[in-house]
Amino acid sequence: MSSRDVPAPVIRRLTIYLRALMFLVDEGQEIISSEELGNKLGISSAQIRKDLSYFGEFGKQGTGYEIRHLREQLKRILKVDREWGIALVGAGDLGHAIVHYEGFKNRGFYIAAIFDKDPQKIGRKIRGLEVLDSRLLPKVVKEMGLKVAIVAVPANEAQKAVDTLVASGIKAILNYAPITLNVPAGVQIRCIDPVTRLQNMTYYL
Amino acid sequence: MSSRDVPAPVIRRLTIYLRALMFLVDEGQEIISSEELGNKLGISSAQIRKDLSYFGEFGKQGTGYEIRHLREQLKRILKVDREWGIALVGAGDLGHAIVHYEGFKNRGFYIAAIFDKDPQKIGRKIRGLEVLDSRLLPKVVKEMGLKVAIVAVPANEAQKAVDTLVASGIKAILNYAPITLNVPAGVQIRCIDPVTRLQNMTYYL
DNA sequence: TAGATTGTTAATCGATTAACAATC
DNA sequence: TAGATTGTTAATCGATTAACAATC
Repeated sequence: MSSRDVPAPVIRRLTIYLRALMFLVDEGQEIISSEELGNKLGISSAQIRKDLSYFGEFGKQGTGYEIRHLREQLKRILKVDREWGIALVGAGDLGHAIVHYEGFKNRGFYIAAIFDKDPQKIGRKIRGLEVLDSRLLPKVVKEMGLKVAIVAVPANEAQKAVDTLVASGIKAILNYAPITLNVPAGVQIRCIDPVTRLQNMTYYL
Repeated sequence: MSSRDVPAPVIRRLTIYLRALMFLVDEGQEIISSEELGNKLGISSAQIRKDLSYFGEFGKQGTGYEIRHLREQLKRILKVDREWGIALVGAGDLGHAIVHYEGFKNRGFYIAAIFDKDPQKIGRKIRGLEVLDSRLLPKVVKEMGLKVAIVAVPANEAQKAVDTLVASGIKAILNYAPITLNVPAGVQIRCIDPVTRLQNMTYYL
C-alpha cells in the first residue's frame, strides 16, 4: 500500500488538524486557509499543504479548505469515520477516569468492555458497564471483535496484559504504564507517560 | 547556552532512557551496553551513544554504562535531580486520578496545590490536599514559587487557565484538554490527548 | 593481551521550507 | 479580471546510521 510510506510525523499532525477542524465546526466557521490553520496550530502553511497532498487535493485555490469536507476526509484517512470499541484493562483510579472521560465521544472511540483481576472490582459497574474478570478477556475481546485496547494496570503487570491482548486479536494498544512494552510487528502501541512529558519540559527551564 | 541546540528528539529519548534505567536499578542490574539498552527500547545503539554524546562521556569502552551513574547524569541533565512542585488546575475525575497517580514519585515531581472554581469542590481534600479556590491561584503559585502546572479542566476553560498560570509565573504546562493552546515564548507546553494517540494507531490498521 | 564497546566522524537518509506555476 | 491560495517541485535543513579508531 502506497500510503504506508507516509512519514510518521505527517500522520501525527493529521490528528492535530482533525482536532482543530472539529473545534472550528463547533465554532461555526466554514472555510479556512492553510495559513490561518497554521497560525492557530503553530505549524507552517507549507507544512499543512504538503501533509494533505500525500492523500489528495482537498482545497480550492484562492479560497482555502471547506472545513466540514476536510474534516470528513481526515476522519476517513485516519479510519475514525467509524466507532472503535475499546477493551480497557484495569479498573483502578486511572481506569475510572478513562471510563468517565468525555473526550472519546464523536472522535471514533468508545469503551466497550472493562477488565480487572481484582475480585473486589469484578462485578462492579462503572458508568453502567460491568467490570469483567480478566480471565474472560480473550473470549470477550474475540466475541466483540475488538481491535483497540487501553492498558491502565501497574507497570509490573503491563507486559503480561499486553501479551494477552495481542494473543486475543488486539491490534492497537494505548499504554498508560510508565514502561516500554514489546509487541510483535503488526501491532501498534503508544505510551502515555505524563512524567516523561514533564521531564521533557524541565530540561528547557 | 550551547545545550539549547540539542535536537528535540534527543531530549525526548533521554526521558525514555532515564525511565528504563530507573527500572534496571530496581531490577538490580549494574552495567548495560548501548546495544542491550537499545534492544530493550527498540532504538539503535548508535542512536543512544550519539544522544548521550551531546552531554558528555558517560560510558567505558569495552564495558558499557554504569547504570546508577548514567541515571544520575540523566536526572541532572533533565533537571529532575530535584523535586518540582506542580500546580494542578481542575479537581474533576481526571484531577483526582492525577493526584492519586503513583508515577510521580522519585521521578522529580509532586502535586503541590490543587485548584478548582467549583464551590462544590473547593475545601474538599484529595489525598490530604485541600482543593483551593481558583481565584487564589496567582497568589499561591507565586508564594510557593511553582514553575510547573497540569491543566485538567474542560477544553473551553483551558486557554483561560493557561493564561492565568503563565501570568502567575508558571513556565511549564502539561495540558490534558484536547485542544491546542497558545503560550508566550519561554513557556513550555505539552498536550496529552489520548484520542489523537489512538487515531494515530487506527491509521495503520 | 584479546575482546568488547565507546565516542565520533562522515555519509546517508528523510523531513521541512521556500518559491511559484496553476487556478479558483 | 485581479487577488488569493492551493498543490508541488526543488533546495535546504536536520536527524539517523554505519563505520571505525580509540581505549578500557
